[in-house]
Amino acid sequence: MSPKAPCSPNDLRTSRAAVTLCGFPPAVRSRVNEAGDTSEHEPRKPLTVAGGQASPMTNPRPQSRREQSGQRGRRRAKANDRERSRMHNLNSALDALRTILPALPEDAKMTKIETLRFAHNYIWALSETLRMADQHGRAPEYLPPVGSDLSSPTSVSSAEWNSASPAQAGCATSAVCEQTHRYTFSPQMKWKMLSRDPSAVVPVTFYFKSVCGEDDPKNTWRF
DNA sequence: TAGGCCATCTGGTCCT
DNA sequence: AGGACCAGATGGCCTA
Repeated sequence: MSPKAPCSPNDLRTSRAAVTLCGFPPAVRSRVNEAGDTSEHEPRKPLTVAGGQASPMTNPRPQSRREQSGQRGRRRAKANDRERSRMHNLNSALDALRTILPALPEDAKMTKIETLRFAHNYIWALSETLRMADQHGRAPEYLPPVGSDLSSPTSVSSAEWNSASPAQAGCATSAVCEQTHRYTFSPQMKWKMLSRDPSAVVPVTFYFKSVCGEDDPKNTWRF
């Protein structure tokens, strides 16, 4: 899915959200529900009345809207275009955010509020995981290899979701990370990530699974 | 059919 | 003055 309103350096007042997320890497994984879905933010046809395509008979509002004439009408139409563009930028930023959040392959696209809650809890869980790592006094070893990009998780097949536990992965406490950044992410974890309460996300269950060879110390770090 | 989610329009407010 | 931002209103689409 490509943003309909890409960030432009010339757009000095592009929506803050869009500007903030411009630096995000392109999506690494594909999501079933997003594949080929390019019409999602396709601008709708301009409406003759506010809020939809209902006939004037069903619209209780006066006919002032688009039918406003003269300079006032032109200003309003211009403002509507800007507002539409602003919302498209906001949606593009949300899309960018969705692409860096882990998701189950069969997942439906997260709604806006789910995306925000998920991101909030995801950041919290990552922070807690790092904090726990620090408590083990081995923080430097947990840093990702140079050039790696933890912000671009890839999706894994359904069969992999529950294929590993911290114990199975050989980590006594909480996490195993590796260079490809593929990790297990259970449906239960997803549910917790959507919780209003970030404490529902237990950082010790948020661990990374090595898939490119745990034997290679260059690619694997754990805590 | 009700409810959730969304896009759009709109007028008000604040900022540059 | 004009643009950005915001929240309310409205109707379309989809799903349980």
